[in-house]
Amino acid sequence: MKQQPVTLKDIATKLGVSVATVSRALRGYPDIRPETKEAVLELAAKMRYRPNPLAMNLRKNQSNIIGVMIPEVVHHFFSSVIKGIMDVAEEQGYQVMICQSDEDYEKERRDLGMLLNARVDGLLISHSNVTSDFSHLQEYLDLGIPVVMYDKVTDALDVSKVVIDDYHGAFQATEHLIVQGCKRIAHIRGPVGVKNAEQRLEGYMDALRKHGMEVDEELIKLTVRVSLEEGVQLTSELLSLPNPPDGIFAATDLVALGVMQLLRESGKHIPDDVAVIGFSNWFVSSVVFPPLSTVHQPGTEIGRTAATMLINEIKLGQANQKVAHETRVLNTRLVVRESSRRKRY
Amino acid sequence: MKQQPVTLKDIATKLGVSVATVSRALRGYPDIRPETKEAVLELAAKMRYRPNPLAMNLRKNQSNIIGVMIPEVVHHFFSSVIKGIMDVAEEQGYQVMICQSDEDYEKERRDLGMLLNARVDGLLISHSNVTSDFSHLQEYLDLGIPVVMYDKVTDALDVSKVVIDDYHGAFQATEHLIVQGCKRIAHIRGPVGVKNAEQRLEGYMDALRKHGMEVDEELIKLTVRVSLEEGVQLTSELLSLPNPPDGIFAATDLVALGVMQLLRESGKHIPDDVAVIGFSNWFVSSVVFPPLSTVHQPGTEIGRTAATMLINEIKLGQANQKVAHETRVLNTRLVVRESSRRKRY
DNA sequence: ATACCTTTCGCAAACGTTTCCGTTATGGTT
DNA sequence: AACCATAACGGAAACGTTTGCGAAAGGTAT
Repeated sequence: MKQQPVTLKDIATKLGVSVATVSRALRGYPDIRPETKEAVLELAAKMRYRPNPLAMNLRKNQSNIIGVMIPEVVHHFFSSVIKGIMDVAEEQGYQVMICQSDEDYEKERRDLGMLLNARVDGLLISHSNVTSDFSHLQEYLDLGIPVVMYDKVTDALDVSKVVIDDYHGAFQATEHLIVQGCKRIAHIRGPVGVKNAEQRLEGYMDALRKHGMEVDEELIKLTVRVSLEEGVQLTSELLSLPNPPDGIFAATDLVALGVMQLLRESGKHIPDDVAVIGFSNWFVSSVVFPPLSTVHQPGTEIGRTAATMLINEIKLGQANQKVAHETRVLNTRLVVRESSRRKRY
Repeated sequence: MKQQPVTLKDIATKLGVSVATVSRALRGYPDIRPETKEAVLELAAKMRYRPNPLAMNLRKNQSNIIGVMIPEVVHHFFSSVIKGIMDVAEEQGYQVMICQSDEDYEKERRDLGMLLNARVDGLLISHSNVTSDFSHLQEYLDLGIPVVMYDKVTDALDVSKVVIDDYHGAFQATEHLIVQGCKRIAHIRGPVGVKNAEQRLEGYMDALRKHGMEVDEELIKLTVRVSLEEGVQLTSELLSLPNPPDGIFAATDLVALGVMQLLRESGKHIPDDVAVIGFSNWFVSSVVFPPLSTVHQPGTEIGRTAATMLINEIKLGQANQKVAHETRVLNTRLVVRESSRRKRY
C-alpha cells in the first residue's frame, strides 16, 4: 500500500544512466549533456522526486537545523520572536527546532543537550531568569557551533547578541511620566542579576536624576517571578506608604496589569491619581481599560536579526572564514496611551 | 580548532573492536560480553559520544520529526496547542517542525510540501480559514504518512481528528446568558463553512429554542476575519437596531473585546445593559475590565492528545499494523466572570 | 575422538546522497 | 597516423548507523 519515496537510483535505472549523472543533472553541475539534463529533470518532476534531506545532510555533515531555546512559548513577546526567527529561517532554507526552558535551569541544560544531539548547525538562545552558569553553552563553542543570544544575554560569553535598548526605553518611559506631571514615580523592577532588569532600573534612575528628582529607595520594589500577582501586592505596599507615588513604571506589561487592577480596586483613578506605564507592548495592553502606555519591544525584529546573524555565522564557518561577533541593539519605541496621558492638548 | 564529533568508529578503534560491537553494546543488544559492554559504555561516556541522528534516521528510513501546521504562532490559543504538542513530542523522543500558514492557502500548500521534503513521520494540522481544497493533504495519505487534524478539521478527509465540543460550549454560553435574564441574545458568528463557527451557531440556536426563545436572524451577525474591529462594527449595528440585544455571545474572545469596547464607548453598562460572553478563554479575558466571561478551550490538552494520537499512529504504521482513525472531542468549560454575571447571590 | 551447541564478535551490506577520479568516445591538431 | 584535448558519463568511496549472517572459540554430550 504505502508507496516508497522515489530515489536517485529509481530515476537512474529508468533512464539507463548512473546515479551520479542524475545527481549532477539535478544540481545543475556541468559535464552533463543538455538533452540528458532535460530528460532527468522531466522524469524527476513526473515521478515527484524529493531529495532525501537525511542523506544530503549526512553527506554534507550538516543538519540545516537551527536550535532555538526560549523561556516560554505561550507568551506574546516570545512567540513574536519565534515568528521572526521562523520567517528568516524559511527564507534561508533552514528548519528550526524549538525548546522551551519554562524558566527552569535543569530543563534548559537538558534541552541544550538534546539540540546538540540533533546536530543543530547553530543555536539561538534567550536564557532563563535563573541561569547564571553558562558551561552548557561552552560546549557549543568548543564544538565550533555558532551561538547567538537574544533578549536575555550575558557578558560572560563571547558570542554575538541582539538585545533591545532597555536603558533608553526605561529612560523614555520615566521621563514621559515626569513630563505628564508625576512628582513621585515608583518603579517595580525585575529580578536582580537579570541584565534587562538592571538596565531598566538604570534608565529609570537616570531619568529621575536628569530632571532633578531624587531616587527614593522606598519607591523601588522588587519582583522575582515578574507576575501579575506581584504587581498587585507591591502596588498595595506602595499605596500604604506615608507618601505614596503618583506614577508607576512597571518592569513589564504583566506587572502593570496587576498595578492597574489594584489601583482600580482601591478606587484610584488612572492616570489622574496614579499614572501607569509598562514595558513590552503586549497585545493585551491595547485592549485593557484604560489602554496601557508602554514601551514597544520589537519581538519579531529581534527574532529576524538574531536568525539572520546566526545563519550568517553558520555560513562563514562552513566556508572556514573568520567570524567577528557583534552585539546589535534594537530601538524601543514609547507607546503613549490613556493610562499615562494626563495633559490633553 | 573545531573538533569533530566522535563516532562509533572512534570508539571501536580505540577499543580494538568493531563498530558493530560498539553499536550493539550501546543499544543494549544481547550477544555482547558484559565486560566489553562495560568498557564501551564507559569510553563512550568519557568521549562524550552522541549518536548522529542523521545517520540513524537514514538507516531506519524515518526522521523522528513530526510536522505541525498552524494558522498563527502569535496567538494565545495556538501557542498553547504548540506547547502541548512539544511536551508529548519531547516525552516520546520526537522533534517538531512548525510551520504557520498565516491563514493563507498558498503558503499552507507550500509549507506542506516543505514538510514532505523534510520527510516528517507524521503531520498535525489545523487548516487555514480559507482552505477548502484538501488535495495537498491527500499526498500525505497516499504516501502512508499519518495525519491528525486538530481544532480546524474537515469531514472531507478520513483521518483522526481532535476537536473541542464547540456545539456544547456555545450551548452552555447561550444558556448562561438566558439564566442571567437576557431576553434578546445576539450572536456574532465566525466565517461560513468553517466547522467550528457552524457548530457554535448551532449550539446558540438550540439553546434559544430549548428555552422557548425564537431565533431572530437580525441578531446573528457574520464576521469573516474574526477581528476585534469587526466586533466593534457589528456591535454598533446591533445597538442601532429598533430592538437591540441585551446579551451578546461572540464567536471568540477577540471579537468580544471589540464588543466590550464599543459598549463602553456607547455608555452601556456591562453586564447590566448588555451582558457579554466570548469563546476561548485567552489570558487577556481575565485581565480586561470587566473580566470577560468565556468558554474555556483547552489548548494544551488539544495539543497533547493530538500529538499522542499521531505518534501512536506512526508507531502502528512502523509495525505494519492496522490503524483505526478516531475523532476525539474534548470538553469545554464555562468560565463565568463579571461581564455576564447579573444575578448576585 | 567427533558432532553439536552456545557465546561473542566481525564482515559487509544497506539507507540516499555527493563528489573525486577515471574511462570512453569524439573531434581536432600535428 | 599518432597524439591530445574535451565532453559526457560511470564507478566507487564516503557520511555514521544498524543488522543479518557467518565465524571463531570454547564447552558439552555422545
